[in-house]
Amino acid sequence: MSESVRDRLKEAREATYREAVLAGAERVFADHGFAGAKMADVAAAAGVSLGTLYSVFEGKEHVHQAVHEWRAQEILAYTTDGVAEVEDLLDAILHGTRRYTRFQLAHPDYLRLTLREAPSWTSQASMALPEQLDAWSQGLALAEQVFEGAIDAGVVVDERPQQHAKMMIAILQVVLADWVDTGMTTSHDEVIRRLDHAIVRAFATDDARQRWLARHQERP
Amino acid sequence: MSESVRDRLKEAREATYREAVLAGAERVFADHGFAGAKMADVAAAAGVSLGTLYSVFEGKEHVHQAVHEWRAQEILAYTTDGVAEVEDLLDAILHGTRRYTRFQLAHPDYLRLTLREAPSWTSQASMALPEQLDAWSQGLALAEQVFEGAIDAGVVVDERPQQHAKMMIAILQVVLADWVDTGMTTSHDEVIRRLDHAIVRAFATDDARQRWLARHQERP
Amino acid sequence: MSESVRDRLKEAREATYREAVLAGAERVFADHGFAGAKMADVAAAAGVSLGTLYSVFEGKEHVHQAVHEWRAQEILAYTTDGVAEVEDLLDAILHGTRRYTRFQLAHPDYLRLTLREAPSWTSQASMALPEQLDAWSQGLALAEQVFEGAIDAGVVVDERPQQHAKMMIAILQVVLADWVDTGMTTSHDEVIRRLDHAIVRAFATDDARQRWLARHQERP
Amino acid sequence: MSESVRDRLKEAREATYREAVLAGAERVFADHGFAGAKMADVAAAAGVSLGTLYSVFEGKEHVHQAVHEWRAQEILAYTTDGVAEVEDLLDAILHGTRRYTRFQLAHPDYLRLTLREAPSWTSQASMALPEQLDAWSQGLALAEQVFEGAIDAGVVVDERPQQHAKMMIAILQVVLADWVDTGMTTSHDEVIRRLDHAIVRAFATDDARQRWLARHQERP
DNA sequence: GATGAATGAGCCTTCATTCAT
DNA sequence: GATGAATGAAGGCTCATTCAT
Repeated sequence: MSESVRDRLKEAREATYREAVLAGAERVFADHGFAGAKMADVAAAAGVSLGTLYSVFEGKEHVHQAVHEWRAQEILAYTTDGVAEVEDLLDAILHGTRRYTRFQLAHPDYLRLTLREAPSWTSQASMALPEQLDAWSQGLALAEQVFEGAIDAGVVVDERPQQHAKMMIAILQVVLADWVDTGMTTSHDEVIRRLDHAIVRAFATDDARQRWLARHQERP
Repeated sequence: MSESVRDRLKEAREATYREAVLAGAERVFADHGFAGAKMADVAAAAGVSLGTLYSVFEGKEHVHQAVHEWRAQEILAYTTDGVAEVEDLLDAILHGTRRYTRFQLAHPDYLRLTLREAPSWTSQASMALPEQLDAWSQGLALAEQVFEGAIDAGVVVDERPQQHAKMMIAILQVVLADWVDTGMTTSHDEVIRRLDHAIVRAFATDDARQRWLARHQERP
Repeated sequence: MSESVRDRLKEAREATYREAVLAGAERVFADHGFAGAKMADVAAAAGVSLGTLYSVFEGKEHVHQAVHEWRAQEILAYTTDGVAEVEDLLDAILHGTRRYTRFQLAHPDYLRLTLREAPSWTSQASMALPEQLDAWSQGLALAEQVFEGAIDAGVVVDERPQQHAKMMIAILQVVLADWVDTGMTTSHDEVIRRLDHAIVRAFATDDARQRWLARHQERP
Repeated sequence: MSESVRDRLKEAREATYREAVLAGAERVFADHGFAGAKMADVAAAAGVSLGTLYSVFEGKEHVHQAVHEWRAQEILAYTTDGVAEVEDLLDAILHGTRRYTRFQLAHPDYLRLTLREAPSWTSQASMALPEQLDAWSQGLALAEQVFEGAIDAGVVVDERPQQHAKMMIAILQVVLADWVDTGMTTSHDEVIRRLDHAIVRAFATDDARQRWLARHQERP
């Protein structure tokens, strides 16, 4: 067997383990929080042994970090997908928040994890391993750029883009937390409707809001 | 020494220790989180020995609970103080959020603790010791009532009061987290200004916002 | 490796550890008493780590209880073995006390533990975990029954069987404690001889004693 | 005030404290055992402060030792009082065991302590502080002497006096433990009657027992 | 390479003892 | 001298991490 084939196999094996561990860890961290989660539980949830778990990740904190990296990459890609084709910048913001929300609604474990650890991830202080790629910060930066453009275009009220971005995160969390607290039974469309209104109220200028309401002709 | 004098002394001593421990614990919990905080560190931060710490509180969880009870009582009282005299219900909401924010700005350790543990306190599931007086729930309930009245009065948009209350918490957290993340250097008045606008945008009806802007004549 | 083989191995390992821990704990408890024994010492005496110790027993009290359950089962079985074949009821009592004594002489750690904790086991108040099988109580009850029959048969003096049983325990302890105090050097046969005489003197009616002495033709 | 008067006062004060502490400690040790007893409880039971307690005794073990010394002295004196006037040596033994028993019946805390710690005091191994005067050993030695004489006089069966002495202790414990276990309600006289019979059965030669029974004409 | 049994550092809590008042 | 508040060493137990099989 050639050297490169052996390497390819190893990579494939490691990738498979990584996926399994990340999914298991996501659920365990969501259930018990970081401190309450035991590595043995993570391994069991992933269906691998402790030895395998430690062969793929250096330690508990690395697993935790990796879960967030993984989902953050995914949700960033999902959220930004197709946003370039949206002309109106308010619609672009809504496009993103809708897709972000749909992703979360489809991944309840990650949603519970996000809600549980929200402050650790919205606040900058606790970015534990800054040398790693930080998809979350990328997403925030992107949102800031969009808000900047939207402010220039006059569709979003003039406030510091960074605060707008954080407020957007907060709104997303509130809407999603409410969905979790009320038993995860409310329909996805209704959640999206509430979200849209909250976003428009929070950021849109009067003009933009009027136009948006007219465009959507909801609650005449 | 008479019995009552001795008792008085004891009470005074215990109260002093309680205060010291609560303040120390607040900082340690803010720094390391509940799980990461060591009782020895709490004792050291409070300037007392472990034995003294345990003579005042039964255990780690009791200290944690007591910190929250203590500050929640204080902040609830501070937040609601004088709200009865405010006629306009939008102004009443702003009165409350302003006072809440000023309290947090004046107590950075509690602020960091609040931000770190926010989800545990905004979400319903984690109310650990329900038999104790729960000032936080009181505050939320109060906010819901105010929102209900404000919706009836037409100054706040028609949305479920519970979600409004959660949104309000989220906005407060965002504004305060931003202050912490930017080095705690922004002036309190500027923070309050941002807060006011965010609150008005998030909740006020068009009419109410116009009137509020006119009243304050900001950014003509 | 098949599931059942793995389970078998696990059981075997656990059983091995249980034995090692019980033997180690027996010695440590005999040396220092329950309160003075440290779990670290028990683990060391058993030749296992603390973690392994706790993987086999839930806690200190469980280890203690298990030591007593283990030996009490053994000694009860050993003591009562073959007693059914003895016709004369006085001989049956002697059969039991002899076998009990031989067991203790063969297990000096358990003997020292028994002597140290005697009152906890002879007195009724301290039966800590009544839901568990209590071999000691079984043994006492059995002894009472035998005494009852022996009284009816006229070979044991008429006194409350319960007190007879307790007296029997006391005599066993005295003889064994004397053996320990004199350096554990007296021959087992001599200890048995002393025991026989003490038992006969304490319980046998005159007639029964004469017959027993004649039967054994000791000290003409 | 003269030096000697001051000293006398000090001695008187210390003696008073000693008594109080010993009585309190006796009860606390009887209730919770040595390991379970807290020095704070001992001080409280004695009605003195911890400081005073430690001014009179060096530590927990010293208090424990002192309780036993104290009662052992008392019970030795009480037990041996008047024994010289008894002519018959079997009666002398009964005189001693009766007085010992009456003392114990009159001091239930000491009785419970004795029963709880019996093995520690009947066995030689655990004499913790051998440099102190050991009244218990004195009593045992005295009993051995009496048994020796009684064997020579032919009223007690020929067995090693040391074992006789230990058996006597065991019998006393059994009779007293039975009294405690049955609620401390049996009359003192009935306890003494049982004791007499047990002692006579355990030690007296046939002749001596016949004469004793005739002398007392019990159970015709 | 995979496993999970084994390890032991670390933390919460108690209570014997001390010492400032 | 008397007090009891204050101390901190010590021990039961957990769980992240390692390594023999």
